[in-house]
This record gives sequence, structure tokens and C-alpha cells, in this order.
Amino acid sequence: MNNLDTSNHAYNAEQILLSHGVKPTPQRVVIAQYMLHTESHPTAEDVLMAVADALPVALSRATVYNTLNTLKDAGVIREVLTEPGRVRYDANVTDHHHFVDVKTGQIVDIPADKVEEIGKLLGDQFKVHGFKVLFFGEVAGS
Amino acid sequence: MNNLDTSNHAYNAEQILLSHGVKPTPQRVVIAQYMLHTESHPTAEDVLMAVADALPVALSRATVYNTLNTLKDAGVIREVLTEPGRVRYDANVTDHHHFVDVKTGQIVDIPADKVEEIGKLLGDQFKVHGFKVLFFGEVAGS
DNA sequence: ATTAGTGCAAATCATTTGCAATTAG
DNA sequence: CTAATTGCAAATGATTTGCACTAAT
Repeated sequence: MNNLDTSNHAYNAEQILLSHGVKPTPQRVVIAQYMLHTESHPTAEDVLMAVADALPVALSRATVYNTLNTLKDAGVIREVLTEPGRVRYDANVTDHHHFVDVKTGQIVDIPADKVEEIGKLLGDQFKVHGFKVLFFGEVAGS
Repeated sequence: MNNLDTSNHAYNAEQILLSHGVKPTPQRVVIAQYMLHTESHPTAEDVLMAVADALPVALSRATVYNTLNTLKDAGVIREVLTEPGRVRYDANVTDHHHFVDVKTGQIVDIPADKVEEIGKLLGDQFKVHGFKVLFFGEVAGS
């Protein structure tokens, strides 16, 4: 249990899908379930590999991509861009930033309130709607 | 003239390539030249289109990609990730951040000293080597 | 001559899409 | 029955790579 918990874990995936207007098919439920329980910021390929066996029926790559897009559009998950060439996903949809451990590649969520005032620093030539901070360095003890 | 100028404009592309240990072929010089004179954060395709005619000989897509990678490895330019699926490049290699105008798509450099202290906020469980801030919003008067 | 750099076309990787088959209401 | 979803395979888009050719030392 950690302090970045979004509390989504307390709900089951099916309820979350329903509450976001997404029809809970078995594939979607399993993918949502996986996303809600991991903090690993997986790629589509990661999700496919992790979830493939958990389903009675086969799960196609296309469905993983379609589902991740559906979940993103519905606001259940969010995209994270940390590296060129592939998209990662994060079920923590609260306002937050990311820390990439340059040694391990691990990606850790950083709550927004740690870096709250940045937008105000730019002055009024910029109307800041939001910002993303991507930290990189080392997580102590990894 | 703007306040984000890196002063690279004062040098010619050939000198910059030489000083970074990159052999200044005609293709590289023209690409470097273009990169040093634009603030538009172009993709490889953008560079190809902008530079193609400026050369007596043909310029291939492969050479644009190869050259941008060479320039990046040599520290002449830097990658900028603002959107999934493609890489943008920036000849401003000073420590800085980016602001994306959500209306126009325009990308503007933000000097690092505008957002200097962020790394310190994370506390000592994170050894911060650096960070990138991607702002999004609207640039006044665009 | 040897090595590096270029261009073309083919290959690769991540992702999307068309469409027929399947499932749910 | 009708509409939505899935899977497969083909298509796409960005980027990389193999290899023959050219340029420069």
C-alpha cells in the first residue's frame, strides 16, 4: 500500500467501466482490472502479455489497442509519454507527474501537489492550462 | 529577436558540426543550418520538406533521419517529445522546457530558470538528475 | 585503397483499420 | 434482429537498416 493510491483499487473494474459509460466486455474488464492493479505504466504490448492468459478466450493485440483507447477516451486511464516510439498507460488519472529511474527504467507517480505552483511562474504571456513534469534520476534503494 | 535565443545563430553550421566532431557534409550542413535557424521544433519530415530544395543534390529521408540522430548523439540538437508517434527536434540544447499552444500547436521554449527549484521538492527518496516540464495552454496573442 | 556517408528500397515496430464472424441485448 | 465488439490480417506511419554507390582522405 502506498501514498499515491488513487483508491480505484477499492472498486472493481466492471463498476468503473459502467460508471464511465463503457460496456464491460470480458476483455475490457480484464484489461481494466490489470490497469487498476498495476503501477508499472505498461505499454499495450505489456498489457497483452500480462493479461492474455487471464482470459478464457484469446485476446487479440487489436483489442488491447482498441480497449486502451476506449479506456483513455472514457477517462479511465491516461497516456504517459516517457520515451519515443511507444505509449504507456496509467490508471492513476489524478493530476500527477512522473519520475523515471534512469537505472531501472521504473516509472513512479509524483503527486501534483509536490510541484504545484509551476504554472504561475510563466507570467501572463502564457495562459497555462496545465503542465506535465517528467523527472529522471534514481529512486533511493533500487 | 527574442529572449530565448541560444546565440547559436551567431555561428555557422559548419563550425558547430566540426566543434562537435561531426564531419560537415553538405547534407549535414544544410540540416544543421536549418535546425539552428528555426524555433519551430520540426519533425524529421518537416526538416526534409524544408531543406530538400536547398541542396544541389537530392536529400533522402534516410539521410535526414540519420543526420538528426547524429546531431542528437553529438549534442548539437535535442529530442522533444510532445505527442505520441513522432519525435521533434530542437537546436536549443540549453536546459529548458516547452510550452505547447493548444490552439495553434506552436511549441515555445521556456528557459530553465523559470522553473528552477522543482527538483528539490521531491525530497530525498528521489535523486533528481533533471526534469522536463511540458506546459500546455495558450500563448497570449496567437 | 580505405573509410565514411548517402540513397534507395526493403524491413521493422508500434499502432490503426477493414471486414467478416461473434456476442449481447 | 440490430448494434456493438472482437479477431485476424492487411494497412499505415514513423523510423531504421542492408547494401550498393559515391565522395573524401
